[in-house]
Amino acid sequence: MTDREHLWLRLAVDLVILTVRDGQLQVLVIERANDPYQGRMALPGGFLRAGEDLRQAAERELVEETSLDGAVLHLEQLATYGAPDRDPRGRVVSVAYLAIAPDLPIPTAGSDASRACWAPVEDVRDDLAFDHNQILRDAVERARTRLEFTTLATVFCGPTFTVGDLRHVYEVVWDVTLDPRNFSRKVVQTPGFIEPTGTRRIPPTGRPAALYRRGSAEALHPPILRASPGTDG
Amino acid sequence: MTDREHLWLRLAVDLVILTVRDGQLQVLVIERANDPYQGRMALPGGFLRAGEDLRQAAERELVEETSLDGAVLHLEQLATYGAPDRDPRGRVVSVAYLAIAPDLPIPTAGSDASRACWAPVEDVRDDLAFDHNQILRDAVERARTRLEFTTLATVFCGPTFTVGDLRHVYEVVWDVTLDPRNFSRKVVQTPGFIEPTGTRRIPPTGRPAALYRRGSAEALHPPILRASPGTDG
DNA sequence: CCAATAGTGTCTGTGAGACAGTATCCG
DNA sequence: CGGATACTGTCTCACAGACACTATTGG
Repeated sequence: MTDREHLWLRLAVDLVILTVRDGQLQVLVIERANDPYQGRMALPGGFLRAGEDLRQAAERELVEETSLDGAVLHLEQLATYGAPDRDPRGRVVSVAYLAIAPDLPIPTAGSDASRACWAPVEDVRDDLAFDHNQILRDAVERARTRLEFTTLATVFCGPTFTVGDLRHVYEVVWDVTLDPRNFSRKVVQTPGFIEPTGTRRIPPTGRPAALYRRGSAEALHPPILRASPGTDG
Repeated sequence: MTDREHLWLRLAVDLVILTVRDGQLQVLVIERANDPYQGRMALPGGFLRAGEDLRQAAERELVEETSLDGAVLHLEQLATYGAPDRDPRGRVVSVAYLAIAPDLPIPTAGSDASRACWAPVEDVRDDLAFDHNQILRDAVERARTRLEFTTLATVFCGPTFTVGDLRHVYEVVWDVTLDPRNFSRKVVQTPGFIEPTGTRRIPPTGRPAALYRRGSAEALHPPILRASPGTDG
């Protein structure tokens, strides 16, 4: 019964990589090639290795799956999931990380045999393996909250972007429509949120928009609060 | 080298139990009786057991250390700490939980040989074993944020409390002074925050104050935002 | 009466939301 | 010129903070 006091287990690190593509919030998923849940969609992840920090493991998985530099991207710990029966192979506790990426040209330059692809969150939110549906739900809610209180929305965009691009991120992630004029005033007035680059982008139609880059601020004071506290299933 | 792919480790669950006592934010700490960091202060915790969920383990530790029912108290997962060298005994990853308790008469009715006691956060914030200083910092910051956006402050109080008691919680946790009149209006007007019991409490001096119990709401709309974004080390 | 705490009413500045109006591109 | 998008100005309402004032106890 010393086993009760000293349970040995394996620790997995799973990734929820979110982006905004084609006007939708999308998540990077893989199709499982092996044993449990074979053929099912799942979040990318892997086991923690010796000598590795949790964040290091998350960054390593991120590179393996998307060829993205985890040290540059936004990457934050989400939560840890440890229900005894969450993995049929045995006791596996999973630390989930939330990553935010701009719209990448091709997601899967990975080396793994498993195919990786972007999928709209709405399309896969109930079809993932393990307890990944719950993890994805928690990740989306975290991202929505981060948009309220931090400058995270700029990470969804590329290195330079217009105020309209930034507004588009908010509208897609929150699933709302925002007044472009009020949003512009709000964002420009918030110190450290965005910095003008001096250049402009000429759209197919309409007046050219000023291009910005992300500012130095991390937190938003005051925050951009959502009107309704998100009551969508 | 299969060891690199399948690292086995032990998972600990550590608790940050906060309360407001004697006008200070205090945390429950134990004095370590055994091997690493013997005699040093540390957060209470223990290893995950077979068949146990993470939250179950946290509730079990909570009962062992404080004889409090973890199912009733506020208990939320804080974060997971997994630096390779965080525990001299070997690879141990720790899932930290944040618990909020009202001012208890005696903290240590626990069975463990280790002595448990309340200590002001300020007094122990740099003297804890392992990486518990960092965990404590994160926990306090989480609690401060929770007070802004949830009705968590009522959990610091007993089953019934006055508006002044509730204000006292905010003032101690945030380390600020609040206008009693504005605070009262704000709290009473927020639907679901507090419910009148119809009874009153007679203080040593002054007008009797109405007693309330916690309301049904969990989230605060709108939130009670701190003025300054906490720049204390 | 005074001291002390509880609670109400009022003013003011700030910011969000609504929306008219102006600016600048393409065709 | 019209169509479309970017951006500015103005109004209104709600709320946070400051603070005068009233209410209710004990001594």
